[in-house]
Parts: sequence; C-alpha cells; structure tokens
Amino acid sequence: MSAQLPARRRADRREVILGAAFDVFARRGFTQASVQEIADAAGVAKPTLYNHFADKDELFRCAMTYTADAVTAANVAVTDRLRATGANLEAALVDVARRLLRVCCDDRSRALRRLAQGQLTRFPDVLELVQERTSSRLAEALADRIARLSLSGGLRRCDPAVAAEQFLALLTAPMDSRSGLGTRRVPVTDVNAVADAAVDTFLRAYGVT
Amino acid sequence: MSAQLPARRRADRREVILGAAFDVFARRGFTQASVQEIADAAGVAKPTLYNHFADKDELFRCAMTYTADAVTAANVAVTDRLRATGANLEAALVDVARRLLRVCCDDRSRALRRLAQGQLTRFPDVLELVQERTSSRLAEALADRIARLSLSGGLRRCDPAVAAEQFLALLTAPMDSRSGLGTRRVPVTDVNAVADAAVDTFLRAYGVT
Amino acid sequence: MSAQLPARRRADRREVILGAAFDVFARRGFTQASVQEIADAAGVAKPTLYNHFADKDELFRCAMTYTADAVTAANVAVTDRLRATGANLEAALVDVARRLLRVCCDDRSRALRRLAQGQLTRFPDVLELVQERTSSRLAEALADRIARLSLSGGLRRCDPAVAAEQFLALLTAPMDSRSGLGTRRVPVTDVNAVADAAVDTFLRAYGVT
Amino acid sequence: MSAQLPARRRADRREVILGAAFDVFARRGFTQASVQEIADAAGVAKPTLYNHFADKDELFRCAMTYTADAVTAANVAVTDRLRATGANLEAALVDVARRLLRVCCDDRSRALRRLAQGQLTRFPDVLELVQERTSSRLAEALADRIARLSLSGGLRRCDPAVAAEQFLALLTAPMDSRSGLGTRRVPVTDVNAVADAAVDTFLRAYGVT
DNA sequence: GATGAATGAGCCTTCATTCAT
DNA sequence: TATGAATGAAGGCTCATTCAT
Repeated sequence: MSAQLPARRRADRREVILGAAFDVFARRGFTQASVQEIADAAGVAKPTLYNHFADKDELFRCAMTYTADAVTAANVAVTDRLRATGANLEAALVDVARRLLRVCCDDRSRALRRLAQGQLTRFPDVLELVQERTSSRLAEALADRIARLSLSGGLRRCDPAVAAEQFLALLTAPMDSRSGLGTRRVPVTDVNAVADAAVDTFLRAYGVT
Repeated sequence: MSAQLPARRRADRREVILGAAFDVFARRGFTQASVQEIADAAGVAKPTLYNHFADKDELFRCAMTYTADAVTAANVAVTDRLRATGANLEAALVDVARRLLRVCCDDRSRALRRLAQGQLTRFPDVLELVQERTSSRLAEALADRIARLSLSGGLRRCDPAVAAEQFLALLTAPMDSRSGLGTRRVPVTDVNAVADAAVDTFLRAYGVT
Repeated sequence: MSAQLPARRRADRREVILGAAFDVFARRGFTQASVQEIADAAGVAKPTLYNHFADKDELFRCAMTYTADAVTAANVAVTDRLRATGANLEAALVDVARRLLRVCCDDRSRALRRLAQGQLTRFPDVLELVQERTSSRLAEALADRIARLSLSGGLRRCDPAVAAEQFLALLTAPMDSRSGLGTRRVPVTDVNAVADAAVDTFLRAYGVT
Repeated sequence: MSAQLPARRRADRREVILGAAFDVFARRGFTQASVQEIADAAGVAKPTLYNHFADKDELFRCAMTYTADAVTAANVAVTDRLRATGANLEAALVDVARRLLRVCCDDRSRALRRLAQGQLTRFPDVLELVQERTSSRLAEALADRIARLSLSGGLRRCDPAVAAEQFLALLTAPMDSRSGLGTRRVPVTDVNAVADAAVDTFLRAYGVT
C-alpha cells in the first residue's frame, strides 16, 4: 500500500501536467506555448516535466489524446440516450440534438479540433487520431441508432451512414457559423433554435409519411 | 508609361511575396514559417520583404486577406449561377452544389480556414475577417437566391437564412468528415455523391411536393 | 557665373547635410544615429548623401570637424577681448570668464566633446582633432594673454601655461559639476557666481599684492 | 554549507559577467559592444547572461553601477586621509591631491565617465547616478574636510563647497587636458606637477596669512 | 525523483550600402 | 545628379533541452 501511494502520486502528477499542457496549448497554440509556461501552469519544474515526457512533441501528443478521450466519453454518453427512443421520436431527437450541441461546441472540444487542425502538417497522426475518436466514432454510433430506427419504422429506408452524417452536419455547421467558430457566445435560445431546425429538416427528409 | 513600369513591378513584387507567404504559412503554420523561407520562396531578400511589410504579423494579415479575396471571388462566381435557374431546379442545385464543393474544399480554402482558426488567439481579427469574406458572404448570397425561389414557388415558404445555412451545412460538413479535414483525397464520385445527397435531403425538406 | 551657381548649391547642400548630421549624431550618438534619419533631417535621399560622403565614418569625421571649427571661432573671438585689458583687470577677467562659460557650455560645444569622447575607440583622431581645436587652442591663446599681463605687471611672475590651464579649470570644471555635464539647466546667476569665484581665486593666486 | 555553494557560485558568476561587461563596454562603447562578445569575455553562454540580466540595457546599468561603486569606495578612502591633517597642511594636501589624481584618472574611472556621458541620451539616469556617486560625493566629502580646516584656522574663512569645487577643478581639469582625456600617458612627474600647482594655487587663495 | 542553472541553435529585425531609373 | 528599391551581414533575444545538486 505504501508502495502504491507514490505510483498514485506519479500518475496524478502526470495528469496534472497533461491538463495544464492542454490548457496552455489551447490558449497559445503549439509553437507559441513555451514549455516553461506549461511547467508553471502545472506547478512543476521544467526538468520534472521532461522526466515524464521525452519532448514537447510527445507532450503535445499525449495531451491531445488525453483530452480527446474525455471528449469521446461525453459524446458516447449522449448518443446512448437514443437507445430507448420512447414513443415520441421528435422529442428524443431534439433532446439529443441539444445535448450534442452543448458537448461539441464547448471550449475544450473546439480547442481540441482547432489544435489538431492547426498542427496538421507537423502532427498528421494527431489530427487523424482526434477525428477518429470524436467525429467518426460519434457518426458511427449515431448511424447505429438510425439504422435501428429505420428498421423499426420510425424513419424511412435510408443509408444510415449518410443520414447520420447529415444529422450531425445540420447541427455542427450552423453552430460553427453562428458562433464564429467559437469566438462569439451564442445565446441558449439560438442554440436550441439550431437544434430544432436541424431536427425539423431531418424529419422532413427522413421521417415516415 | 516608362514611369508606370516601376509601379507595376512593385505591385507585382508585392503580390509575389503575398503568394509565397501564404504558401509557406499554409505549409508550416504561422510560427514555424520563417521569414527567410518566405523570402526565398518569393525570390527576394529578407529586407526587401520588410520593405513591403512592417512585420511578420502584417505580412500574415495581408497574405490572409489577399487569399481570402481570391476565395471570395470564386464563391460569388458560383452562387451567381443560381440567378437563372431554368426549368429544372434540382439539376441547377446539383450543379451549384458540386461546384461549391470544389471551391470550398480545395487546398487554398482549407489552408485559409485552418490558418485563421489556428491563429485565433494571436490574430482574432483575421479569423473574423476570413469568416466574413468566405462563409458569411456565401451564406448571404445563397439566402438571397433561396428567397427568390421561395417567392417564385420553386421552394416552400421558409426562413431563407436557415435554409441557406442548412444547404451549406449538408455540403461542407460531410465533405470535411470524408476528407479528414482535407488530409485524405476524396474521389470525384464521392464528392458528387455528397452533393447529390445534400440536394436530395434539401429538396425533401424544402421542395414543393 | 551660371557655372558657379551649381557649385554654390552643391556646397550649400553639403553644409546642410553636415549640420543635420551633427544634430542627429548629438541626439542619438554615433551608432544609434541611422543614416536614414540624417538624410531625412537634411531633406535629401540616402544615395545623395553617399554621393557627398564615402561612408558613415567620413560623414562623422566631417560633421565633427565642421562643428569644431565653428566652436573654435567663437572661442578665439572671446579671448581676443583680453588684448586690450583697459585699467580694470578684474572687470576684464570677469567679462571674459562669463563669456567663456557661455561658449564652452552651450549645447553644441558639449555635444561635440561628448561625441568625440564617446567615439574615442573608433575615431581616436577625431578626439585629438577636437581637443586641439577647442581646449588646446583656447588654452594657448589665454596663455599668450596672461604672459603679456605678467610682463606688464598686471599679474605676478608665473608660468603662463599653468596659469591659463588653471584659469580655465576654475571655470569649466565647476560648471560641469553644477550642470550635471549639461543635463541640468544652470541659472544665469549661478553661472556668473562661478565666473566671479573663478576670477576671485585666480587673482588671489596670481594677482600682484 | 553545501547549500551556500551554489549561491556563492551564482553571485560570483554575476560579478564575473559585470566585470566582463564593463570591460567590453569600455572598449567598444555601448552599441558597438555585442552581447556575444560580453558573454565570451565572461566565459559564459549568451542565455546564461540573459538569465542574470533581462536586457542589454539592464546589463549596462548594472555594470555601470557596479563599477561606480568600486570607484566611489576608492575616492572615499582617499578623502578620509584629510581627517587627520597633522602639523603640515600643505604636505597633507599634496598627498591627497596626488592620490586623487591617481584615482580619478585611472582607466576605469575615465571609462566610467566616458560611457555615462556617451549614453546620456539613452540612459539619462545612469549619468546622474555616476555623477552622484563619484563627483558629487567626492566634492561633499572634501567640503566637509575644508569646513573643519577653516574652523580650526588652517584655512581662511570661505564657502567650503566652492573651495572644494575649485580644489577638484584645479586637479582634474588640467589632468584631462594634459592626458588628452586619457588618450595620452602622462609621466608621473607631470602628474605630481599638476598636483603641486593645484595645491600651491589653492593655498595662495585659501591659506591664512 | 525534482530542481536551478546553463547551453546551442535559430529567428525576427535593422542597417549601411549599392543598383537601376 | 538624385532617388526608390534591394541586399548581405550582423545583433538582440528566446526556447527546447540537459547537467549538477
């Protein structure tokens, strides 16, 4: 037990560093972020940081993966709500839509995508990884739900992958443009309006009768 | 006339530098891009470059604006094709959709958005500017066309702004996810499939039976 | 005559540049002074300036020499007033002392000495030249006057060189310390007090009985 | 004790840098002196230097202050010799005069004044500081001694500040002119001659009987 | 294991100087 | 002759990274 405490400590320290690193990267961008600033934000000395991570690149990769996992978990939690639709399909879709908007457009998610995209040339693998864990996984989970709904008669016959793709498109793209890619705060009523409009269009296109 | 030659030369030189600057920024990102590399790419000496632009910052701003203007022009040219729809609305929409995809997803447009987003913290104004000249202007032009079509009975009654927003959403978001934000080449047949699916869904939702 | 005008012009231009150069050097120091700033101050373009002077070094040398000559002229004019002492030696000395203080401590003289001293390592010859034309020449002229006064019984027997040296010392050194080497403005009453004290001490030491 | 070693080391390092910096500044002037050259002279790497001093400016300020303190100490040590005059006032004054000349005119003192004066426009505070710690403090200390001597009957009634000012003037100004502001070596016999002449004149003006 | 101090490399920027007009 | 534009060289400063404690 006394042997596990240091291990715990070490793991904690690592996570603290990762969190601080992501924050600083998000605020400054990869190159602008100085290792010193990250160390300060994490409350450790620079060499300590280098003791946990080989170099700035590895630190970036780990921080991105670490945050991507957190975002993924939130996404999955939302889509799972579609497993039991209940009687009212539209209400269920609106509920999911609103929740997804909240998750996809919060600062952490945005910063994650922004960073991954901005470092595309230096870290092509990170962009892939982030996309895989966020967008792709979400689209697949959603496609699964839509396939079930299509089979059970809640939605018309369709390609579930395309339908899921479009459902997400109707949610995220308008939010991006309204929020200026996250620079402007969007009032909750507008967020809900986007969700409602998306569900409306989706059901007109994919609903039965 | 012999007096205009230097002016021409100077303007040309400036544009050459701007083009080279954007290329290098796109390849390396803002911070990674060294002014020396830009000068080399433009075929001039570093001080020459500083003779045209005060700062690396100003150079960035100008290069972004310069490229944004080019992209804007291409966008406007495409939407203008909706002015004369002709008899077949669906065919016209498909034509525009395919063209928009080609314009929005080419390397220059992508790099523009990526850079603007990546330098959000350092150049907040540039992101706004780019958004304004590309997405916003495009959405407005499209909303204008849709309003006309709605009035003339080609489309059902609707909020043109929302309809335009969604039409663009159905185009760009799926393309982003299929191309991995531009990292994977998407075969033309897939591009067309995205366009067709977008138009199909759009017409199901906004067409008049 | 029409052939002389351009020559005149050219000479004028040269003097304008020299004046501007000295001003800028005085304000910024040799290295800090940019050739561009000098050209601007003179109202000419940089290459024009290089047409008159081979390089920045030559420009400095010429500007210093030019100003040194002006200062020398003023110095000599003052000492000449001792040629005809008149009856009252003390009054004559006080008059000369006050005038010398005004000449030695005006901004141009000060800047000249400051610049020459500051560039001692890069332009050793300029310091020598300036010293020769200002301090040394003044001391010699004064020694001549004192020799005559000594012979004519106005002053006691003494080494005129030493006496002149000390007379000047009693004037300049206190002024330097009171004015903080030219940084603080010294009220006229204080300037006169320094002159009077110098003459008083000088006459106590070198006067007859 | 083992914990103090690093502190010692660090302080030592700092002083080594300050010494090297002053040497290089004295040799080249402020602007001409490259930070690299200073670092080389101090035997450290450039960033080490920037670790101790924020700027080249701060480095300059500190180096000047550091040297000014050393010079001040030497000055004070000399004037203290006037506290116990002994029977022979003239001998004491000659002794002090000769010592002061040695201190005021050694290379370090000269370079200090030259640098402070040369950078007057960029570092006005440094000139003030140097003047305060060297000339002013020396003049005041000397005035104190003279006041005592005046009271005890060794010197006639007089304004001690003016007397001190003049005593120093009679020493430094002639030395400056003879040494060409430090460019020419002055033989010891001449140095002593200046001191003797100064004391002679001073006593003729301020002595009793 | 954690830290203060040190370093080698690199980048932005400026300047004196020279062509081409 | 006078100028706008261009350049080679160099300098201040920062940063990721590594020893010695």
